[in-house]
Amino acid sequence: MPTELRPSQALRLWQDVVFALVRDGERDLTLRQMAVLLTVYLEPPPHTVRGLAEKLAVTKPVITRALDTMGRLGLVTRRRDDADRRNVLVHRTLEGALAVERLGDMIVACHRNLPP
Amino acid sequence: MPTELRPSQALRLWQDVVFALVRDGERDLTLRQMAVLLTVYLEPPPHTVRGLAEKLAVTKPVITRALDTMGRLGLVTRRRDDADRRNVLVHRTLEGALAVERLGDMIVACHRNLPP
DNA sequence: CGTAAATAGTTCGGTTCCGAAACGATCCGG
DNA sequence: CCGGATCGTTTCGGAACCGAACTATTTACG
Repeated sequence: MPTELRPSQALRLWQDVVFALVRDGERDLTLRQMAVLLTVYLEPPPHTVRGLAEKLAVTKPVITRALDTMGRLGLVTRRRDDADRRNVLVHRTLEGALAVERLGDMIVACHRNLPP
Repeated sequence: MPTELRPSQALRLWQDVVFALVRDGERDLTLRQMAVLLTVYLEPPPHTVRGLAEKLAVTKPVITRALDTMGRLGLVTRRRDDADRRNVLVHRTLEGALAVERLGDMIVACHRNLPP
């Protein structure tokens, strides 16, 4: 575990990251959409609409629409589960993995530039 | 400066914070609104609409609307600048300061719970 | 079988947000 | 004093998002 982070440093880090996301003005992902993206890429599969909705405590249409948007951006794909054809499994994409990786690097960079 | 943060830890931290904001988030602030809030509370005053718009690289109506929303939530107040009555100065509120403080504590808590 | 449960998606009305342009108020230089 | 510049807000049409309710498909099980 890294050394303790002071609240002022935490806020500065959060501000820097939010700032970079707003300024680079990339496709403006909602906090909810970002939560879905990170869950898909950081938690072990499989990921279903139902499971994501429960985990985030939001309704199913929220997940469906988030997946629509992210699918349009090429960040995830959907495929029906052959074992239980009611389910839809969310799969990662190369582009999505790269986007998440860039986000991680950006957070690290902001963290490294924190004042002492 | 804290010790180095690995990308996987950075992403986990970001996920945890976003997750907490989404779940507890009755007040669903946009990334842009959060950037405005943090700028007002972390950068030295005075804060004008024009200055915030330039800093965030967004249009002025975005700032006006963000201030509308945050004003409704009691997170900031607006007051005309007596020195130059074209300007509107954004002021902090007790409630806003508490909200930012809670956010900082929450980030620290997420950071503390990071796996090694 | 056949009915009930589960799952994802869609529809509906309403709210919020967006950028561009227009607007009103205010300052400033000549 | 006044015409131009500056500043914040409002307006406008369009887009995205929301929750609740509903639909369609598939599975579970009596």
